Amino acid sequence: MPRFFIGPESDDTTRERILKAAILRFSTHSYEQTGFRDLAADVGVDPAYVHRCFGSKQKLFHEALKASLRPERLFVGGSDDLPSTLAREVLAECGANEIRPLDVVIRSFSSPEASRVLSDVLMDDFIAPMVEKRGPLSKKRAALVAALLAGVGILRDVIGADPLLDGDEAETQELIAQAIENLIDGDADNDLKEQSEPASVDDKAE
Amino acid sequence: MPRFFIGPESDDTTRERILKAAILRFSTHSYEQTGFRDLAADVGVDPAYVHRCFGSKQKLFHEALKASLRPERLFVGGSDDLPSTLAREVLAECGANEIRPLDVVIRSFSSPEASRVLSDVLMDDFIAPMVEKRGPLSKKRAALVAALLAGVGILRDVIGADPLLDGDEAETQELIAQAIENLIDGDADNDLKEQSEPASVDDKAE
DNA sequence: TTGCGTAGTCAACACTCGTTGACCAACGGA
DNA sequence: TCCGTTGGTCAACGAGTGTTGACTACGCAA
Repeated sequence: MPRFFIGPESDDTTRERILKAAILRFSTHSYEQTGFRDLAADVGVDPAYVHRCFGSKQKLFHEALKASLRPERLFVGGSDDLPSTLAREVLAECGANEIRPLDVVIRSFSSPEASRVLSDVLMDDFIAPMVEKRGPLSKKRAALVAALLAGVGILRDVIGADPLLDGDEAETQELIAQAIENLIDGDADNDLKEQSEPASVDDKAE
Repeated sequence: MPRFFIGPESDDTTRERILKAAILRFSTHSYEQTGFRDLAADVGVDPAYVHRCFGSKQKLFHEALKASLRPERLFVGGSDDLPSTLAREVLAECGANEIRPLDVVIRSFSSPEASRVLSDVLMDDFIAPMVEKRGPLSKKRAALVAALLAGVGILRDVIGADPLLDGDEAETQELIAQAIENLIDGDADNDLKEQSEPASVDDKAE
């Protein structure tokens, strides 16, 4: 059961085939590492054509990034299992032609050209949907959840930090899920550790 | 009170002045963005010389990164205030010629050349010292704390995510501190939410 | 005075990259 | 038949990169 379809073996238009190839490359390599020439070789066209199709590298990245984040797959269903769903997704194995929701994001944080795109898309297509679907939740808390997920993804898949790669995966997943739950529902008032009220809805960041 | 001294106005050797300039540049720009020519202009020498001083760009980055992480400033003192210390550090403002412990780290996650260095240094000079100084703590939990800190730093300073930039900073800090505390002391066994025992020391990642 | 190591400069090599303008082939409508 | 549009190729430009080898200037020791 592929988590996210990306099949190059379809009869799409050439532009769509390039876009899918771009998503796959951007989920494995950084913005700067990914060149028009590599992309063109993947699809079997001229490098100049992939440029003409999308106008500029930045626009191509924008489209690929937007298509790679699929919030409707993450923020559905009951709201209580959101932490474990997110924790599962960020640790999930995935085969060829599959990508996870944050794979493209975590590869291209550097490069100001890419991060200008990332800033907008991450806010509109990840944090905002999470706030919308998950009921009372400030954008700040959602951003912190995104930060944790991105950080784990980076340390694990980009850097290759051993403690997150081997060992008890179920334990890792549970730790992450609990931290997310804490970020969502935890009390933010200093020195008050009891959680009597159901999370204060203080959206100062809107 | 400067958090981390980096003063170019000293009478150091030229090599040391280059290294300090590199630390400053790497804390603001990514590995790929930072060129020998920029660095040379900062110090006022020839680009070829900064190369000869360090052998290669990767080696220069290695030295700069290692000098920028200063674990002895973070993991000292009583162990109970570690979460709030870390949360404060990652959100701290800092003026010119000052850097925060993870500033260099969060700028250069991309670029395989840099991440190969990052992997080792982050493990040896951040996660390992944290485990050592903080008593019973698995490397996995320490890595998750590092992931959260890095993620917050990236979303806030690299991407420029608004919800983490404006709004109540004290609340943000408290949320992060609680999440860290949860990652350090939280119970990892599934479906057991009470925290009676003082954190199981299960170092399967060593 | 000679010689040598150190500090530093200069010009250039060998790439790689995004981007562009000219060109070509096929097709559908007038 | 002509013609404009679409899909696509080709060669090249211009800028940027890390890196290298040859060279110069200085200070110190024999």
